[in-house]
Amino acid sequence: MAITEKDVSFYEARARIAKAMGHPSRLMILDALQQGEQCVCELTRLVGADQSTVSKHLAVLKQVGLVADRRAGAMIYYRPRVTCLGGFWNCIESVLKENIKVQTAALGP
Amino acid sequence: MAITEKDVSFYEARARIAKAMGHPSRLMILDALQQGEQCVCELTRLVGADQSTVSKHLAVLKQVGLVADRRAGAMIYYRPRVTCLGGFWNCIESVLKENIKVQTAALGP
DNA sequence: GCCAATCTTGGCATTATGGCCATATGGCAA
DNA sequence: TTGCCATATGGCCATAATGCCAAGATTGGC
Repeated sequence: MAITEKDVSFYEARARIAKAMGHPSRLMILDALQQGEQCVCELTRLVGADQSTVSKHLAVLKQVGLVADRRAGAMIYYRPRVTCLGGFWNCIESVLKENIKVQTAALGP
Repeated sequence: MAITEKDVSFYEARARIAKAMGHPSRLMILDALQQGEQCVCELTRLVGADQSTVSKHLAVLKQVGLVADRRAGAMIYYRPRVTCLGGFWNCIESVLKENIKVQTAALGP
């Protein structure tokens, strides 16, 4: 098998993860969880959406394994399960900052 | 400003990038471009969808800055603009492999 | 100019996603 | 049990994403 010849299901699995990251509220949640686990109520305040909406966002993140949860009494605490995101976004944003410069220069005076 | 208190538009910008990555065909394209730039025709063969569909996928990737293009005669060659993806997916997949073990163990005999 | 090859864009139908409301579920305490 | 709090789920609707076909662009060769 050639190096790039991977099964479609391989990319589908990756796409599910990228898709789970593809919403501002979910990225905000992932970022907040870097500070440590938080209950749904806190995350709901943070995001500023309906509690049921946040719950569904959390279900999406949990389903792909980006977060895990733990029940403590009536509350459920979510925590990150992956530490790859910070470095990834740093890398992406440093490159895209360059792109903006390039594009701006390309417009010319 | 607290560490986690970032503007919504900050997360929207990230979400656009993650969304662009959130499709198997686009991930397949990004992976293939690691080998070097390729024309739309090659990528179309690779993905196995209509050529116009692949063109739209490429437009999505280009719009968020993940790829860049170059015209050479009638053909247009795309190349990656970011080198963050390989390491990211390695990290993600090594963690999720662990998760699967955990989940499997949790099901029990 | 004209044609063929390559790629992009518009249009349209189908499907998926996001959000709220209303309603369930689970846990704790009286 | 009853009541209450914290979360999850189902239903519904508006919106966005996907994919193909058909129709425009752009380039190179004749």
